[in-house]
Amino acid sequence: MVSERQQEERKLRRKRILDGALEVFHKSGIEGSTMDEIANEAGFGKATLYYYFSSKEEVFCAIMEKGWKPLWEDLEDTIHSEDSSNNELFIDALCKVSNIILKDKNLYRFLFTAPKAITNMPENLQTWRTYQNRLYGSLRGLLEESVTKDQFPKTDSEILFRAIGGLFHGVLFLGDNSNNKVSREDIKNLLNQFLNSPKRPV
Amino acid sequence: MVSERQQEERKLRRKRILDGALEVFHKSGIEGSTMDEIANEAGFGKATLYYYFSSKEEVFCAIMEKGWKPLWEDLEDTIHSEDSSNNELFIDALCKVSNIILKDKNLYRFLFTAPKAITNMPENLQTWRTYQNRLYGSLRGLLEESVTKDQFPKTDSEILFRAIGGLFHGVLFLGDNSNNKVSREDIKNLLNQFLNSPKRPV
DNA sequence: ATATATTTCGACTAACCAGTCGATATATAT
DNA sequence: ATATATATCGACTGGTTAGTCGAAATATAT
Repeated sequence: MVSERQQEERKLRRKRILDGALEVFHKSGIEGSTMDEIANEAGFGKATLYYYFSSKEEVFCAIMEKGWKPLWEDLEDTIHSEDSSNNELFIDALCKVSNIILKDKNLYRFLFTAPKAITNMPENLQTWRTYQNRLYGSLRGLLEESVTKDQFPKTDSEILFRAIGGLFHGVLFLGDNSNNKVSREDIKNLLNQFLNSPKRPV
Repeated sequence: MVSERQQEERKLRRKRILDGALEVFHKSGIEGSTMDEIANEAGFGKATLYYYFSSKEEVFCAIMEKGWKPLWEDLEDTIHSEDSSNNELFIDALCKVSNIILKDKNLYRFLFTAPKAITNMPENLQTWRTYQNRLYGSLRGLLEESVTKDQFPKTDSEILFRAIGGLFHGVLFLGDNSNNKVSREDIKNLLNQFLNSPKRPV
């Protein structure tokens, strides 16, 4: 007995709470944030938070999932389009990820810096970890294949991968220019800055 | 009326507490750690902790200082030896930092990942921030000078700097090989992996 | 208009934990 | 041996906060 509209309003309220939580988490750190603060930021009483989420952990995990899931799902599509070389695929993937990240900088700044030792986090809430692992795994796979095929100069892919992680952090967040799109060319240029290109230009 | 020996024993106890705290911080996160846990890990009662340190924040800051101070002080020496080009200085600096880090991996893994939003931290305890800022500032200065002098290929030094930060994380910590020394050659090779060297080999 | 379902919230509770206190033990000095 | 300084700790306190409860407000259906 819940109308379409009611469903949507609920979703909107959940989103409002999540936005507030992100704001507060960012301001005070996860452990330093209280449910009262979050509720206040979102414009509700604390008890109402518990009407929409059953625990602080669930709020946290909902935020994580909101970020990691679309990242993986978009990448998955890219990977399954087989009409280009692995080299190109890798560029495409980095490009896709970059652009999603740019659309919600606050969320992803949190995602990339927050998920350290979180204690008492029940397994069943951590579905986001699946998406995270898949994303990293796929990127790494793509890269390692490319390296063995000499499409990229041979370098320890572990090192390179970390550098790329650094790129996401550094370029996309702390770079000054606002919310322009990232083109495949941009990514290529970035990679060129970091790589010798002996065999074939990237 | 405190003998040399007593002083040393005190220092040893302080160190023991700091080691315990590092262990616990690592295991449970900073906010998740209790003074009881730390005391227990170090083999003391909680009240004894407060005989040696006046607050949890002080324990945290003592750990930070223990890491950042020697890093800066060693680098300072390197910088003030004027008998080599900036290029060489930069390599020397990275090398020095790497080797200090390798000597206490646990400490530096914590240092490089922990210092996010720490709330309620009184200014007067945060002397370590001075060392941290000086270290980063000097490295950046060295790098930027080198870039303008074309000793390094011209690339956005912000990006490069972040990549180097990534290197410290990735290579020194998550790399598998144990506690060998890092030579200047190692560093050069690493940098070569990341940079075109059009003008002059690094 | 009335009954039922959904949403909101202030006040309460139970647990947790940083930091204190006073007492006790142990070492050092004379 | 006695007095003094150093070191240790268990038990307590006061403040904080995640999560609950029951009541009230509001919307929806008949």
